Amino acid sequence: MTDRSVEREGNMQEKKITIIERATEIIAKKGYHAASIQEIAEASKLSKGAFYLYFKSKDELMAEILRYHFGLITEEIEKVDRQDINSREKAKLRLSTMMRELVKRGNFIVMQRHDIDSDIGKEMELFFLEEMEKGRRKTELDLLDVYGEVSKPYLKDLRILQEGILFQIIGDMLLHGLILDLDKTAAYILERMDDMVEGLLKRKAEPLVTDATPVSASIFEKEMKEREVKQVLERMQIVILTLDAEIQEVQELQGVVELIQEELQKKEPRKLLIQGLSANFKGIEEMDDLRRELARLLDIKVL
Amino acid sequence: MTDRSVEREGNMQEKKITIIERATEIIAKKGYHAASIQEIAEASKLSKGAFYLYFKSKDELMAEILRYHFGLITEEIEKVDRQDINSREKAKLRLSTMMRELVKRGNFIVMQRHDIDSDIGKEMELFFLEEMEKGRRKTELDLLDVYGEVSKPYLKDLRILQEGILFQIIGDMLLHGLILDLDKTAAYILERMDDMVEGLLKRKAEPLVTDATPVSASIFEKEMKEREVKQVLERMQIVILTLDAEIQEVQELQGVVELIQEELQKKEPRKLLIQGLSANFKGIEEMDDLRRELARLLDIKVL
Amino acid sequence: MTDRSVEREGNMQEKKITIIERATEIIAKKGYHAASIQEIAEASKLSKGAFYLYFKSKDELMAEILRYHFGLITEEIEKVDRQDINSREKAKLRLSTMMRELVKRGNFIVMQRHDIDSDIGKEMELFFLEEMEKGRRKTELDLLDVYGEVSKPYLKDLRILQEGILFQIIGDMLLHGLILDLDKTAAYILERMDDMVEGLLKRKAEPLVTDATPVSASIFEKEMKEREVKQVLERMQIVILTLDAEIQEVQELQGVVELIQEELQKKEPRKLLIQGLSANFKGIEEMDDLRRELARLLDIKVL
Amino acid sequence: MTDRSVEREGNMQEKKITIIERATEIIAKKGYHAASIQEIAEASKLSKGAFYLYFKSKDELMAEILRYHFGLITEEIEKVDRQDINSREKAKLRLSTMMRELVKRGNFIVMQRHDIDSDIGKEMELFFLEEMEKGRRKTELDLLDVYGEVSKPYLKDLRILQEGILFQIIGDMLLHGLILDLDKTAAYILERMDDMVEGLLKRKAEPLVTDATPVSASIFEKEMKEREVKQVLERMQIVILTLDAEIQEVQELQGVVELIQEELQKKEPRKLLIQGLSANFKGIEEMDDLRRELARLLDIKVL
DNA sequence: AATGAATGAGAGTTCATTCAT
DNA sequence: TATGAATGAACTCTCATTCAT
Repeated sequence: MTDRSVEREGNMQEKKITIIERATEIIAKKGYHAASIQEIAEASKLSKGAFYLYFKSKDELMAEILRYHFGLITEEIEKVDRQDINSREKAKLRLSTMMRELVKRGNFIVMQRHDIDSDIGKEMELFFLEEMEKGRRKTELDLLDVYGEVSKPYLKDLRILQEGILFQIIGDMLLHGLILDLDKTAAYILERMDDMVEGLLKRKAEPLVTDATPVSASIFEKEMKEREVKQVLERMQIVILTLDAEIQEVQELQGVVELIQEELQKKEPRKLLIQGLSANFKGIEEMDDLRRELARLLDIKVL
Repeated sequence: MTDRSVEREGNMQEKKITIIERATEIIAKKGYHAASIQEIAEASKLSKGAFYLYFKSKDELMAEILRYHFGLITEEIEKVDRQDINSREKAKLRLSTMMRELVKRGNFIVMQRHDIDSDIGKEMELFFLEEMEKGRRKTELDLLDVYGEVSKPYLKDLRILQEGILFQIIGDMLLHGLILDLDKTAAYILERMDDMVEGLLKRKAEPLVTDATPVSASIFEKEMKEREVKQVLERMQIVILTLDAEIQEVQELQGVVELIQEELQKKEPRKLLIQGLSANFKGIEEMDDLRRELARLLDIKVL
Repeated sequence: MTDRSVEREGNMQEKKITIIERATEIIAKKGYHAASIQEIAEASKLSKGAFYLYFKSKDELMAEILRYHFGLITEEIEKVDRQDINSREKAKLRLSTMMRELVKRGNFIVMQRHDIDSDIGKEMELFFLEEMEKGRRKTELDLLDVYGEVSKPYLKDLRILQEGILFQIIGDMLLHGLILDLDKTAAYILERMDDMVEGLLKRKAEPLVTDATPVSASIFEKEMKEREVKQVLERMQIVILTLDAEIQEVQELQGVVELIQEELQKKEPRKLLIQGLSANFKGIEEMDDLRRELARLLDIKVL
Repeated sequence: MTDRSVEREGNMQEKKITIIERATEIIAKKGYHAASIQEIAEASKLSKGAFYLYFKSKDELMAEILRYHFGLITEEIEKVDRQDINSREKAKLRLSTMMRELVKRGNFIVMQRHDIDSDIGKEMELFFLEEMEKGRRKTELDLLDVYGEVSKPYLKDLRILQEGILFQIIGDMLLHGLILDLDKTAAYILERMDDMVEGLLKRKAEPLVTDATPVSASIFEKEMKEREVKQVLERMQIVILTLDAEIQEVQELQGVVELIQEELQKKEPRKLLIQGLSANFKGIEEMDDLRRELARLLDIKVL
């Protein structure tokens, strides 16, 4: 890449970020649908046509908005994680950082309260769900770090309690303009967590949520399955690469996986189509297990 | 009202409720914009044209959906309040009722996560904000009831803590299909509140939020002003009725107030228009104060 | 269907025909792309929005335009065929009718000289090709009728000669406004055909085109294959109906056929997808032959 | 012109031809509209911007494409004409050359079946019509050369017959991939022409088309007028050059003519504008006749 | 009370063309 | 000579809303 093109690339990125930020504001204010490309472009001092030089569709913009903010927030949290301080200090810092970032990105948060889910397509929905899940898992580990082994049975409870309190405070800051000292607030939250941990242990309370807590089949399974399916398909891609086959066949098989992924993105994936597509793996021993696994997950036949 | 019209009225209401419920489902599934009147009408076994006999616009439907669900939930909570049991039991019952109602109205809750556009109009936004504020105030009183005078400095804190925990749990139930015994969960939440109250008192902790906590002017003032303006206009309507004037003039003046209200509903009310409209009250002594008050609030001249 | 709805149905059809006719004119004048829905709607005294009540897309309009004119022309020709006159008279009548219809539908003919092919989608392209082929076969039979068994080796030649002359004359009429007496012209064409038949026979000329004439693989096979594939799929649908299977399975299998058809409509059908889809027929003996046939035609594997 | 500029000129031409050829392919495949400048530029290994260095618009490209292929075909035919062989051999050679060239330029031919919008501008339409007319006249002369004076009354008929047969065969080759020996085919066509000439003479048949055949006024006159107007304007330019006037005035008058020509290119030339423009010639005696002639042809007033 | 045809504003998107570099 | 970012007009299509019946 020449200097010129690096520079251009840089400009490109800058402009994209401008658009993302303006769009975040507007979408926060009016919702995804009501925010027109026209308005977003104008706010970015661009013509409607130019918008499409940077994003190939409104949906892609939305996806990049999500990735952008998630990315920056994650980055800040990771900075905290890398600091060399004791776990309690770290927990406090994480809480205040989280608040600072989310309040700073208030528009982004409000935006999410609008209509992301329905329209953005399965891909982003999954990305979103995964980031949330990742966040939850990390929070539990962090809590374990602070409260030690004894807290283990209560980890899920504690996560719910902490997230609830944290998000409610952030919500109040954003919606009612409450102004709080973030460090004090972080300390306050941690103290309340202490209170509750102490209470739970003292009472030998029964945990509210454990791994054994039942979960409504319909929702849970759907979520799990989607995730598992995704993993199976990814494993398929890896296995295909390790096959002792001609390059052309490898490409074809990868194509099949991609077609399946594509179909699964759709609102109502057609089972028969996937059933058929996966038949393309027939005769490849290495794929047999994965194929059967996929069939089980999607409730399709192994042809 | 004749029997016929009562009956019709009844049918009317029934149909409206049918529409509201179908609409809630559809909007929950696809979001406000993606849910077309066509589809809502069809799901309610109605023609598109007939829909408009019941609701005068899509936004009005949305408003009525909000009112409908809020109303039913409030009703259930009031039933609890009327029960003759001790305040702790009542608090527990309120929590479980709240969870039951919100989970039952899952569609409604999910719906709100979609794009209830700001388009929905100032009126609804205000209704919404007021209901929330009312809810918060009531929660604080309930907490005072349970934890007594000593908890008074912490009432705002406790409300935030309880609401955070409550909504997080409801969210987990709705989004991830978590299944919990509501009575046990209510007791669990109350116990955690106990833990925190105990902790706060023991530590003589400084409250996080009090009446003195600063609030970002922009948001708070906007909200306050809107409420005040509304009140001024309502007082104007009352004053007009007490005027010793001809019926025609009274109607005209009422009309002016209504026009002002109408204009204020809009996204960007035109100051000059309101400035002019309010000049119609010139020469009516009884209105002078109100007129000046309105001018101050809206930052317009008194012509 | 009630009287009312019949009537409405009638209106519907009338309006559709109005649109088709206005659209034909406009497209003839400016080409498919340059003819905007706006303009077509206005010419039909309709709003842009109303257009979409009658046709669900511009492409569908185009398809219906083709069907409409082809249908009417075919009808006229069939009327001639049903007349009880000798074959020479019939041939003459057919020629004059053809000229009359094509000149009358000049706009339609000119329209076709614009951009039908590329955009209208494979379905219409196939419809078009088939109608043309049908026309050619019929013309050969008609010629056989007129010139008897001796003309058999020359039938393809004669068809080319006659169609060439016929279309050239029609073209001259349309493009240069040439005005001819259609009956005389038909007689003239027939006389020239007589001249050439006589010449061919007298010289014992070698036919120019026979069934044995080589055809560029790429084009011919493509055409043939498409037609054959279509037939195979249609036969599949019939076989499925005769299967001794549960209704649900039948519907599923029909769904598979439809998915294949859908994919084949696309500009670049993905072989792997079809290969997979057809694997859904595995285990159904009655389908085996058809499945293998399909695989052969599309050069895919039988999984 | 310096060497450098000659060289550049050469490069220029080379690039233009590259573009023309790539464009012909693409337009043949997708149609005029669907073929974007972007794609054409890329296929020619050029940036979108650079494309406009070679052609000042998409329409101009289209025009040059037409001229390019017409030119090459004409050139080939002229080579045949220059050969020293008898007229029958020459006729045969012309037919086979025509077929060879048109089939070779299949893309070009197919391209024309797409939407060469009327947008392409009057200029090209006229060029096109004139080339066709020139072709027709030449064909008639060639036929006279082969069949002698006796064929004179039938020349127009024979041209129509020959062109019809020729184009039909070419069409079949292009559309259905028919593969024919071009020399044999040329001989075959000529034999059929012989058959028909013999038939016509023997029967003393009345010619189908003669100079006296009526032509629909609307089309014919329009064509004629356009040609006449063009000639009048050209004569004006010449007259202006012969005027005994100052250079500045000459340039101005030429400018007026150019403006009129420009306006006439448009789809709907504004009469009033031309009427006004031509008033600029007032007071110049030498132009009076031409001016009145122009006014008559365009049905405007002589101011 | 009910219908559904009709409207028209406005959405996302594409693309020929221009222009600063 | 060459680039590609930028423009803006035009396109197809959707949908809340109205209105004659």
